[in-house]
Amino acid sequence: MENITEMLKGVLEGCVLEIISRGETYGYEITQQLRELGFTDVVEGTVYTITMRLEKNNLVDIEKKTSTKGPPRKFYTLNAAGQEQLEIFWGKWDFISSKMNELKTNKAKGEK
Amino acid sequence: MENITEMLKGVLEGCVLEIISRGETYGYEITQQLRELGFTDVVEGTVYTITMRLEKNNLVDIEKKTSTKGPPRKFYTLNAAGQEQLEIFWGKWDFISSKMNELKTNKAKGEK
DNA sequence: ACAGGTATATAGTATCACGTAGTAGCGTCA
DNA sequence: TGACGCTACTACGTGATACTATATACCTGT
Repeated sequence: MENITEMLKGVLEGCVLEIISRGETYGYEITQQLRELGFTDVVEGTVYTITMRLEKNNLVDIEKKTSTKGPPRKFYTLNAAGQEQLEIFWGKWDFISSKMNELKTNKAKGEK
Repeated sequence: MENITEMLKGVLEGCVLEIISRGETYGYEITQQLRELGFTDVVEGTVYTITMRLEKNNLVDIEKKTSTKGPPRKFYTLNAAGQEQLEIFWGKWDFISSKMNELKTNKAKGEK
């Protein structure tokens, strides 16, 4: 899927929150998981800007651990504020998602 | 629903395309319809930047008509390129929507 | 004359994903 | 040893978009 950049705004951060909420993970791994999900064009730089933002907004706890496969990894876990933010995110998503499907359904029905 | 600005990026233009596709309409009316849909915080200025963009990208045909309720209205209809763009939009939406629901469903199931 | 609803336009701002580049550690294989 | 590839993080600049605020203008009813 190409050129979905604009539509990912606000969504990608929620995805990252969700992924972190499932257990301690780090930037590089998050990127891989997003790609597995289907967002194949997401690059590392994008994910790091998001994780840095999460740090800045104090939504994650951080632990640095060494790795045998390269430089040290920064592991993230959601803190209470992060959990709350994640719930807010899904709330927003459900809202928009339902409105959009409403619009689309009415389209199909040719209504109003 | 507050602060969904970022999540509307890329989506709002699609909504406007969809609304126009249902029949000739103009900026002010599009704003009203978006509000009825549930996007209550959308203001005229936002919609006009979108319609101007649609004009610039030659996705709409324009006809100016007088009104008994105020200044002349600029009526828009989708042309072929606009129709195509609308289909592309729904394609993108379906893609992201399905991925997000996948992510959310796995969350509920507590899976991977 | 004035207020209020209708209607369009635009300059400036903030936010976000992206592109690109740079730094660096480790393993493999020739 | 040296080149390469994978892992891993950081930083800077860019482009697209929705939002804010403001200006302009037309029409109707009082």
